[in-house]
Amino acid sequence: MQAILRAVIEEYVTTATPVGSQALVERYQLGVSSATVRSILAELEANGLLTHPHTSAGRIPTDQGYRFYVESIAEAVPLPAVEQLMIRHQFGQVEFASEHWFRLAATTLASMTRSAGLATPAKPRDAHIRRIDLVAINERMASLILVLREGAIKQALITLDADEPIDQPTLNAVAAILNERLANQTAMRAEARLATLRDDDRVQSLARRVGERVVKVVRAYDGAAIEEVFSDGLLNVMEAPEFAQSDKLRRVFSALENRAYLGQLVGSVAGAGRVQIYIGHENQPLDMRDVSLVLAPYGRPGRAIGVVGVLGPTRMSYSQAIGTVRFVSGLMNELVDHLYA
Amino acid sequence: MQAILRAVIEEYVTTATPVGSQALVERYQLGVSSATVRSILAELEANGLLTHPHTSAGRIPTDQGYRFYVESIAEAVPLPAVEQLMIRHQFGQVEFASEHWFRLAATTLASMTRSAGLATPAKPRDAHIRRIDLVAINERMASLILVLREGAIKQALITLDADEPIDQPTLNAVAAILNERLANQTAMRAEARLATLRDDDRVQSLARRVGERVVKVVRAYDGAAIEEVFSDGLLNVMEAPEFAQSDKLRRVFSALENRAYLGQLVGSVAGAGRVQIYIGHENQPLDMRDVSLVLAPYGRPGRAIGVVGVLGPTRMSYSQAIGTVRFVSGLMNELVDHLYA
DNA sequence: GTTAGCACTCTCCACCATAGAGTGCTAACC
DNA sequence: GGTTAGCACTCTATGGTGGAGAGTGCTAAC
Repeated sequence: MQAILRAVIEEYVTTATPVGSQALVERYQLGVSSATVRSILAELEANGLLTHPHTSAGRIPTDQGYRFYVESIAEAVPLPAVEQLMIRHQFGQVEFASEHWFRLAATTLASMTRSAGLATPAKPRDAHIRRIDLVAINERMASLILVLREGAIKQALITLDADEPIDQPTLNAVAAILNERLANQTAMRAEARLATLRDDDRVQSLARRVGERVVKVVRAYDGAAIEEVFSDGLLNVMEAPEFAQSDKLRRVFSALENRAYLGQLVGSVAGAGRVQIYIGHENQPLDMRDVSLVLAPYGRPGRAIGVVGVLGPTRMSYSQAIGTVRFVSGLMNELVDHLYA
Repeated sequence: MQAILRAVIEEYVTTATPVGSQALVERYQLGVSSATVRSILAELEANGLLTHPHTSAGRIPTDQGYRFYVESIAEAVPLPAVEQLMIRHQFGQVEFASEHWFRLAATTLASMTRSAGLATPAKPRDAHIRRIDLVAINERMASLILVLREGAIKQALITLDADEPIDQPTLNAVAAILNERLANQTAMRAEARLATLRDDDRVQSLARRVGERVVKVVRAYDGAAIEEVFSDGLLNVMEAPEFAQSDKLRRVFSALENRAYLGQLVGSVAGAGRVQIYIGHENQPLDMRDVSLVLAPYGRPGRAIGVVGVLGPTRMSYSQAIGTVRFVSGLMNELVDHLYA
């Protein structure tokens, strides 16, 4: 029974055509005849794990079938050692900056699984201010550059309606005050420290105003969901035969553009702590009904967390995908550890 | 003759079906009968401006036909005042940071022209170092943050194989030296100034090593082609009926992924100084043969230049596209001027 | 519980006929 | 000479038909 479901799924995953009882007995050592297989297939269909495109066609797995498969039957296939080595090598080659790692992760996942690879940068929970810089643009505007201890850099334009025009030396003084008081602080503590600034001194009053903006930027960053999802290899997915009709193809594409939903998924994966799988109709958005996602978090819970994973047709090799995603997330763990140690 | 070509193109652009002589006399005041139109159509076809999908079908423009049209017949249709106002309003709304402008430009172009909108950030010619920051990551690694006067921020990881472990105070001292010597310098001048650093002093020697890296990063940035092309609204293009077959659809998609070629085009547009149009087969890459681009530079020649434009099917409304692209590039000009004034 | 046999159903493909759109050509017209 | 009406011709698109083939579900026997 499970053996047959497994055989159907694995056959369908490779051939992409509905699989009949005959093909099963020919290609798998099931030890029974096609007639027996047929009755079992009928049973699996009654349980909602398989369907029929039409009467005289073979069976294809339903989303429920895949769900049962990944939970009870499939074992993660670990990535072959050779490829593990190759990937490690690639990560070693790349410019040693976390900015590049998550992109490389997506690219790697894409080429290893022949699906679309997804990855987000590692995002800290409560960011710490590292350094504040102010650069004059003109007499009333300045560029605020905010470096966070966790590696992210935020930039904002500030308009200062001061009575007198602002020059760079003033800005430097303001920045010095802010750096002294806010360095290594979270948004909350930074806010408290701003309260001690006096309003009757021009520079201090400017510093307070800029400081409030800084806190706002940090807060926005803390509060923001992981929004930046980098993807690569969408073309792999588009080549799958199930997307031969152009409307389905369009749907896949708009699925990947659906950053809102991806962001939401990424959020729950980050919370879950291990590989999560979302299959076809389990995704609410209609665009997503034809695709599955295999996602895993990486990083250090409570400090910085990101997500890597793949997006492919529901007919994907889940065992392989899980193994590969698991490996890449582990690798990213190591890298983050190395960086934050 | 030109009136007929114009009618064919404008009709085809709106209907997306081959246009016959009868349809032309019905819908356009040409003052002649369908028979006359037919003979003119035959002539236009002999000149290579029109084709036939098959004998009993109407005419469709060739890429040459479009080329002739945009050069000799079409006038740019300026964007209606209402929409100009709306767009200005949107640009006013957005967080006042150039980072967001070019994305908004792409989005705006996409929705206005119902094609894919493209935009690159404004890239300076010879970047000036504004500020250098060093943040310790661990005993051997530091994060280099480099703020350029032109607004860009570059980040790199540095590994310092110093004899003794590196701490943040040391890095601060190094950064102070570098800021003092390199601020407001271009890569070339910065390099010269580094030469005066002495090797026998530990901090100065570190500063020299970091400084060399800084110069390298700035050089890389100066030398890089405009590489970051942001695009939006690809879905608009994918909905065009000419991309109903999924292989064509895939090609459009991979066209937009073809960053190398886009970068190259962007480069020549930046040099050209005005709206440039690339129609279908005029693009070398096969992926690009079904699409046209209307691109325009923005910014200040010699200081900072970026590109905005649209990518759509060859069957696009060039007049409208040119008008819209021209308006948006003009708007971006104003914004850049305002910022760099 | 398993199996062989068989009728049945449905898709896929090739083939064909027809309607319709649009052309090119010719001969007449101003 | 340019323009026009008329007409035969060509090609596509559409829809219907009829096997061939795949695969099922059922039944009866083991």
